[in-house]
Amino acid sequence: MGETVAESLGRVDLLADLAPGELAEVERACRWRRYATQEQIIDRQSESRDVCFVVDGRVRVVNYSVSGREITLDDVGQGGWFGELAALDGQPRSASVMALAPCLIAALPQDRFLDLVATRPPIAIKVMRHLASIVRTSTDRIMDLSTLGANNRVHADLLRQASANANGGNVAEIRPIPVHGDIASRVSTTRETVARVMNDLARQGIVERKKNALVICDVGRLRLLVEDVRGE
Amino acid sequence: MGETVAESLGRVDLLADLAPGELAEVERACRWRRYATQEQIIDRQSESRDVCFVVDGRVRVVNYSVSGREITLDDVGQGGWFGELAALDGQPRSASVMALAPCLIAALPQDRFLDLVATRPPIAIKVMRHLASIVRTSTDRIMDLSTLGANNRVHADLLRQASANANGGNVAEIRPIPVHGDIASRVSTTRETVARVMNDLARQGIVERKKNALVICDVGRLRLLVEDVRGE
DNA sequence: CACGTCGTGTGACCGCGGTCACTGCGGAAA
DNA sequence: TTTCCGCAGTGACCGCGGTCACACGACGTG
Repeated sequence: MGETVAESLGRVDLLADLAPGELAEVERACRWRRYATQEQIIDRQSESRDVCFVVDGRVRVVNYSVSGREITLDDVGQGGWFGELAALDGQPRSASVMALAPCLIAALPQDRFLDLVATRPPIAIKVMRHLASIVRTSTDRIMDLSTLGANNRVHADLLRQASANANGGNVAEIRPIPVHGDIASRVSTTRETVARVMNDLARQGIVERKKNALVICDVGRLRLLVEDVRGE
Repeated sequence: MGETVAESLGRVDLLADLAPGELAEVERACRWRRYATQEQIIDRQSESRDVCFVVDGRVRVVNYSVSGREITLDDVGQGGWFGELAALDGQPRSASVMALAPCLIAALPQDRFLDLVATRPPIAIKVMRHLASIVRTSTDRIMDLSTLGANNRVHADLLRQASANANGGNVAEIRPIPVHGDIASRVSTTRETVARVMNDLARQGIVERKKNALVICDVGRLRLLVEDVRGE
């Protein structure tokens, strides 16, 4: 508890191949700040333009419908970054960002960031690849929302989680146990629907809820559920 | 009819600030090809990695659910480009692309493209900005799909079209008249729903169907329809 | 002209899933 | 222990909108 993490950008992938001296200079150019769990880091529509590095902790990129419904767009952990959109195009922020855990964030001013991408091709490439991966997951999600029903979207989300923790086998463990509301906000449905789907799956012996982990007993069957209905 | 367009990349925004000699070299590096209306230019999941420039014509980026349902992701016209994702990250193509009209397409091999973005910062910046704009529209669409009902999504789409042709006033014209099925595929609903919505709007005097243009008589009322329900 | 094609308009049906309103449980704080 | 409070589970209701099945008008072609 209370361990403070060093204010260093060494763990940030994007800056990995800067020379030590240059890295130090970037560190000095950043505004450093800690955030408590649940604290707002960026407000959608606000006018800041910095690029933020997650030196410690974990953050969530979200958006809210006016009715309060929360839509999770992405989670980013240690060594990741966010906020490039506004820095690149000068538009207001496209989404809000909040801390999922106590965080140490380094905010690099827009002009310094633009300088980096303009003078360091490897960094520019990394930014482009990162954006490309965001586009890919976004279009996947658009496809899911357009063609899958709510409960199949839950299946698909579980499958993604399972594949991420894939030990290769037909069994996977997801820990910590995801909170139903979180899944719901990722796949745009309700807490209740997620609960019903989870119980169906449990009854069919596809998942099992252990003390501190959710076990996918039969990844294959789960995959079938998703692929079968992905279009009929 | 039958007018052939010169095989020149002069109109492509991305390459605008290359020196004439360099541009000519890029032109030589491209595989040039014409496509007929409806012809497939890229197949989702295929293994090509070129970046394609739309020298003439217009193309549509689409995806199909296994049930045949067609989801429009984007349209790109003269001077635009597509296919950067696969070139950047080496993954299979994330979507299909088809010609909306007779097209002249220049396909630049992946390594030449990567060379360009690595050695020409202005080009790299343009690519990043382009990706950023795709991400922005994608997350907007995810929000629409998650929080709006089908008919409000149609309203939102009409509003976007109207704003694009905005003469500033409260009246806008969309021409040519959009085909209902096209709108449906952009906002992920059915032809029938679009037809019903359009008639509702016509009855309320918000839109009017002229001979060769769709007239939005009251952009303000339309905007209210969208914003009111954008969260209740 | 007749005919086919393509886009549009509309009614009827009905199932998915969002909403509401509870109950029940487990863990942390008091 | 008792008190909370956040999370999970479940039934009942019902409306949005997808699907199917038509009919109609416009336009181009043999």
